[in-house]
Amino acid sequence: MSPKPIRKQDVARACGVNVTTVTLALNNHPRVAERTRLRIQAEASRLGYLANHAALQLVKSRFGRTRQGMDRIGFVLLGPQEPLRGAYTAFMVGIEQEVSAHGGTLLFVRETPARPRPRFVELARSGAVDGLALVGAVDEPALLQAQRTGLPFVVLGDHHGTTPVHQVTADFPAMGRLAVRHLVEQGHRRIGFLGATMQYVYQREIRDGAKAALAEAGLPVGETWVRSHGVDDDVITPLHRMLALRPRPTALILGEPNVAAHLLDLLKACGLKVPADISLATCEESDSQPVMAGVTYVDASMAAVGTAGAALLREVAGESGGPARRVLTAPRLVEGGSVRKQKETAR
Amino acid sequence: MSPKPIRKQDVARACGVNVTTVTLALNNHPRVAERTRLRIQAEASRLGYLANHAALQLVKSRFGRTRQGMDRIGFVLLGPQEPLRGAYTAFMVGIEQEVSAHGGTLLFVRETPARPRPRFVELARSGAVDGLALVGAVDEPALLQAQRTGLPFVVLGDHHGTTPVHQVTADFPAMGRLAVRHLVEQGHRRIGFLGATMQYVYQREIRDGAKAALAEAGLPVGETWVRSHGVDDDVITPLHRMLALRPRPTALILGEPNVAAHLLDLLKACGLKVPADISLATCEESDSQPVMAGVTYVDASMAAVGTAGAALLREVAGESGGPARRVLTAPRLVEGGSVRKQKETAR
DNA sequence: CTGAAAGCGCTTACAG
DNA sequence: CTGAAAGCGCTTACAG
Repeated sequence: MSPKPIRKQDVARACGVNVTTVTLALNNHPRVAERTRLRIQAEASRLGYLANHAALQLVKSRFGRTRQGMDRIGFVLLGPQEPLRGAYTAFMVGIEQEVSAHGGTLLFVRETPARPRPRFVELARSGAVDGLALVGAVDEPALLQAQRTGLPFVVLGDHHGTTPVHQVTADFPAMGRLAVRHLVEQGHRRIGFLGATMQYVYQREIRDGAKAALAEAGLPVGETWVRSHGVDDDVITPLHRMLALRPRPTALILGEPNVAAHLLDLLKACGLKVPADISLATCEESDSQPVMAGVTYVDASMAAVGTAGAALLREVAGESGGPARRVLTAPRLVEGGSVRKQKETAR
Repeated sequence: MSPKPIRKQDVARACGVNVTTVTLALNNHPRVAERTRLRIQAEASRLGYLANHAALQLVKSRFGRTRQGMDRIGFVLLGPQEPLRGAYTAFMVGIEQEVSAHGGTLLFVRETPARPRPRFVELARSGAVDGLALVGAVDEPALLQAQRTGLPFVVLGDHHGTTPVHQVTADFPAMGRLAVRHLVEQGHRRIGFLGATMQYVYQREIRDGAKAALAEAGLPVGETWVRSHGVDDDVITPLHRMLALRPRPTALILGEPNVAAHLLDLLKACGLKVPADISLATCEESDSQPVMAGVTYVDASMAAVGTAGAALLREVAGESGGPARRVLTAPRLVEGGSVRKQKETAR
């Protein structure tokens, strides 16, 4: 059943050389003659040789860092206070892509509070990971524990700590700005912003980015034009208030991902067509939502955050004690061919 | 910065014994004297000793299976055709919980098609994992490749292969059945079922379970009472058709998770109160949706599927070549205190 | 240009 | 009841 794995020794024997030579040949070490190297590499590939990870790791503890720096990354999901937003899955998909492209692997750890010693600390101490990506309800104790592992680590998304740490997050203010600027460019002057509960940092950041851009364009940013709703409520009320304005807004920005379909229904129920009667720009996390026809959207890829996180981890692993870096991934504008040119109407 | 890890040698020195004795003491081997054992265990815990995983794994290849069987499980997400349903995250959370409770770790691998050799096969061959959990777009080639690794593996959720394999999935037909039977028990006789797109197996299974239970109760199961909608459509049309029936249905079953809030809005827009005017039972994946007041729901925990998957993996690891097992996790009924007793009305 | 040796941290035979 | 030895698969000094 279980096929016996090919060892370096097997490759060496097949080539009539020593294991040392095989090691060096596979690493393209210049000391091995070209012909020998090619022969060994061909044979290794033919036999399907794969390095035994445990052995690699073990020798690493003898000779310090070998060339493979960031081989195993621990993806640490801190919870469970935080709801399981789809963004976490997207972070993971993104980081895994980068890690596996470099021949590495992602370990997933979900941390529940009130453990004597967190799993990720154990993983770090047992030498199972080379770096950490912290996600979810990241607080100050978690940051300090991560720091104490001595391993390089980054935070993906928001955190609530005070220690300066390496962090990658989507540029949420830029999402609000981008939505506004695009609509303004299309000629819109009556632009309403609909946010959700404002309980999360990203919600406030999107809103504040939008407000800044509205102000910059000389448009109103008061409660009349920028609305949100309570945790137990729905977008219905703020929407109806917004639509009650006379003259009506020509464009709406939806500041919350995943609810555009719902909003479209509600607009339809009000007898409004998008984009004929009103333009709609929605802030989305691309990884969780397909494009909707008739809607322009501002897209933040959470997978991109993960990928950038892995890259940052690789960079900071080289340094020792540099300043904490904060990387923001830029949003992307995806025109749904929907936003009506308002040049004529505005004249 | 990086605290030097404690080795078994350190513990041995601190106790004035040999490493062999430490090993056996920590494994509660009877050959070590009780007093010695307790002293060693205390000291190991005090120093914060943690076994070096790489070394453990390396010796394992010498002596065959050591006592720790299912230490590292590879969570393989096959895609990307399949959308990233929240269920995958929940699977992972559930399996990680079981695995970490046994001192193990989960490796996450996302498999994109058209790779010369899948990552999970490489992981298996490099000895990085002891078992595999396959998730997502699991097809026949994937099953065959998994089989060829020689490692125990299970599929979480649906798959499209023909090879009989170990599988864990939520009992979706039971969800539909449970919803119907509960409503019937409450005295309802005019029960409508609203499904979504029916493009996924689980959607059809929930529907068919509901139909079977409706038929069993002597209620109609034709298109009038069991409705779904197209991929580009919405639940609005089927809902309105359902509500146009005279006399009106007294209860609705929503066969799709995560859209109950939307449905409630639509009912409100029709001037109907839940549960005063109409009862609502909705099929949910608990991990992605909070309870809504006024709604009874049938809850399938995807995390429970993950947990059951890990447990099954542990079981089948012992056997060799037994019959393929299919484990279904049962749904749970969560009464929202909402479903109106219809006994009087039905009389 | 190539090979034999040492040793990473551990566990299980094998001697006392 | 305990310790010294062998060796898992590998890499990097160290000799040829």
